[in-house]
Amino acid sequence: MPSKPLTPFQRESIDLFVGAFAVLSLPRSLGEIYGLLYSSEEPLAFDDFVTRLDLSKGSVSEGLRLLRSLGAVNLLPVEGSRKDHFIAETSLRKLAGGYLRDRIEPYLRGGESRIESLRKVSATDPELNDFQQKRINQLLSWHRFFARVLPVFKALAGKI
Amino acid sequence: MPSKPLTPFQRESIDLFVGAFAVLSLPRSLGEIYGLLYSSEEPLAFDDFVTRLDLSKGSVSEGLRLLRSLGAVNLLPVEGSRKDHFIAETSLRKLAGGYLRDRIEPYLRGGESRIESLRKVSATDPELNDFQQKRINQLLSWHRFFARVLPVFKALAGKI
DNA sequence: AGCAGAGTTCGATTATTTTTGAACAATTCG
DNA sequence: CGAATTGTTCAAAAATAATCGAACTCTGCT
Repeated sequence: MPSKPLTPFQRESIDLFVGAFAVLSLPRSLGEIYGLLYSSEEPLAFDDFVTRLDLSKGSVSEGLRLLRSLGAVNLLPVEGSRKDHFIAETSLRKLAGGYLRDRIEPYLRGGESRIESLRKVSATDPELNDFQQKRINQLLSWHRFFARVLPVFKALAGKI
Repeated sequence: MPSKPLTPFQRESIDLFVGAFAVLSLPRSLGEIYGLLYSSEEPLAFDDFVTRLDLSKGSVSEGLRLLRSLGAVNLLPVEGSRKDHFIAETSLRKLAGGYLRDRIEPYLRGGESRIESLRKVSATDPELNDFQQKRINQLLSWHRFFARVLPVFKALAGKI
């Protein structure tokens, strides 16, 4: 039984973030946790998520860990309590930055070497080299594009 | 039995796109189909995907349909054949644009009304209005941010 | 019309991801 | 120290998503 029922504002916020997280293919429980935190003025303790969202301790533990690693949730020491308390990160730069850092950039960083190995195998097939060269060059230019645009995006997000 | 085995260049390309599609949480079969097409100079027929990638007709049918709806694959009439033939779309603007249009923008378009209903429920809870107002305003500014940045991103992608 | 080839549909199967829950630390308090 | 509280871990269950494949439709050909 949830000790403290969710307010309408909280329910709506949770809905909103569940949807937003779904756009990024992130699980519902993450959206619920972040949504509740975002719509709560006070820091929340571990147990609040379990009781008010009716999630298992395991889900909350994993969920908070992932959100913390994304930089979407911050641990906040609360004096007089030995429970962990959490608040939502609300800087768009940090939110977007964390997502990009953990989900997008790792693949992008590996991109050059993947294209390099394409070039290697292409060398063993002299017949199609012209076409293959075109493809490889295009992949390189796509890679450069993303490598340039991501920092710009982050910088813009920092202005919000 | 695959009639024509994949070249090393094709295998590497498929790997690359399977990974890239995975970043966007798109299924492996889509990455395989697009990767094979991207690395093939000639247009490919439906059956080529089935035999060379060892996928079921069902998967290929669904996969090509989704890729076409994303604008990542184009149908190409080949004279003298009544089979459908396909070529890869390689304009970054169209590729990125299609993804954004189908996956991101629909949620963004619904954003204003979701924020509006947040405002509505907030009105019924006068106590926390200050905090809630701050959150709502922030959500609005995030929404404006994305609504502005996406077109810029598309425009930049058009320059590649 | 009847047949063959080409592709689609969709219920069933398989694979993957998410969530649970119970056992297990770790820490604090009496 | 021993009990209680807090949170983590991870194997198993549940939920979800992807893939398959057989039946079907559609089109063109003879």
